[in-house]
Amino acid sequence: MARAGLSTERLVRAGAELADEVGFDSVTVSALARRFDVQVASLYSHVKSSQDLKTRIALLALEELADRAADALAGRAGKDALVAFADVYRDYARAHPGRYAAARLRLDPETAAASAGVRHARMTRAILRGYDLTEPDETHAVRMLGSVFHGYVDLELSGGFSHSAPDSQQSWTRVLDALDALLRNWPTPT
Amino acid sequence: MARAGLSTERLVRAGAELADEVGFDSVTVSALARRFDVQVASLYSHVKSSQDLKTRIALLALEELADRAADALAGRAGKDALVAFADVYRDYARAHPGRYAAARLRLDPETAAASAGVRHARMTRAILRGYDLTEPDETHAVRMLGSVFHGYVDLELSGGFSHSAPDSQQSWTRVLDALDALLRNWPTPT
DNA sequence: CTAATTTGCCTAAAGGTTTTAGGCAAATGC
DNA sequence: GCATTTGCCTAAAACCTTTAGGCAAATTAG
Repeated sequence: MARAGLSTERLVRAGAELADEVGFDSVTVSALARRFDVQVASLYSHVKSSQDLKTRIALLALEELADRAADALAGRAGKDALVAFADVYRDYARAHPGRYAAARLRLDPETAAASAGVRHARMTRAILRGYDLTEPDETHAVRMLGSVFHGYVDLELSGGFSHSAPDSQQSWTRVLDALDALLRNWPTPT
Repeated sequence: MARAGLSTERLVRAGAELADEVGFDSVTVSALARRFDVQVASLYSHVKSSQDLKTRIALLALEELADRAADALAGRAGKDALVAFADVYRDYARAHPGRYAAARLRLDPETAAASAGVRHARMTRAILRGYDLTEPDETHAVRMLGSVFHGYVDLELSGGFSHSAPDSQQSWTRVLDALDALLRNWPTPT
C-alpha cells in the first residue's frame, strides 16, 4: 500500500485547517486520520497525544499571528501602529476562528515561554513606546491592551455583538480611538 | 436498592462543583455519575445530553454572577460601582474557575437571550449612566467594558500575568483607574 | 390499606475517541 | 542487492455518550 506521507508538520497544518472548518474543540486525532484516509493509530508516530496535537496547533497559530502582527507593525507608530496591530488580531480571528481558538489554549508555563507569545508581548510594548508611559504603567497598559483585544475578539466571535446596532466594526473603531486617547493621557494613581 | 435522589437541579449544582475542581472541560456525564455512585445512564432521565448538562451549568454560573453583581451594585454609583462590578467578575473567576469557564460557553442565540446575560448587559449600562455618555457611545463603552473584564480575567486565569512584576492586583487597580478616567473623558470621533 | 400508576435507577448494548503494542512492507543507505 | 530504518497497519483495552427496555420503589387513588 502506498504511504500517505504523514509528518508532524503536515498533521499540524491539516489540524489547523480542520479547526477552522469544524471548530477547535472538534479537532480529534480520529477526525484527522479520516482526513488523511489513514488508520488512527498511525498518527501516534508523529504526534504524542491528542493534547500534543492541540498544543502544536496552538503554537502554529501563535506564530502566524505574530508574523502578521510584525508585518503590520513595520513602518508604523503611534495610533497607526495600535490600530494595525489590533486589526491583525481581529481579522485573524474572523478569518481563522479555529486557529484563533487554538491560540487561546492554556499552555503550561514552559511551553508558553518558548512560544511566540513572548513576541506578542514585545510588540505590544513596542507600540506603547509611541506613548509616554514609564514603568510600571507600561506593563499595566500591556495587560490592558491584551485584555481588550482578546476580550473583544472573543465576545465578537461568540456572537455577543451581532444583530444589534451599532455594528461591531463601528464599536471596534471607537474602542481603538478610546484606547489611543487613554494611552495619550494615562491617569496618575488617584 | 435505595435511590440516590437525583434531579436536574442537583446534577447541575454538582456539575458546577465538579467544574471548579477538575475544570469545565473535564465535566462529563460519566464523572458526574461516579460522584453520585450511580450508573451513567441514570443521568439521562434528568439531563438530555452532555451538551445540555454543560449549558445548564453555564446558565447557573451566569445567574450566580448576575446575582453577585446586582448585590455589589446596590447603593453604588460612578467609579465605585465600576470597581465593585469589575471585582465581582474577577473574584468569581478566581474562586470558581470552572463555573467561570462555563459562563464563557457559547450559547445559541435563543438560550443566550433567555439567560442572565441580559441582566449583565443591563447592569453595565446602569453603571455607564454615572458617566455622561449618549448613544451610540454608551453601547461602544458597554462592549469595551465587557471586553476588558472578560479579557483580563481570562488572561489572568490562564496564568498570563503570574510570576512577573508588578503583580496582577496592581495592574487590575490601575486598569480600572484608567477605564474610569476614560469614561469620564470619552473622546469624540476623530 | 391495598392496588394502580408513575418515577427512578438499573442492565445491556452500540458507536465513537484515545492510546499502546507489535507486525509487515516500503523507503533509505551501504 | 541487502540491511536497516521508517511508516502505516491490525488488534485490543479503556473510557465517554447515548438509546432501549426492565424492575422496584415511591406516589396516588380507591
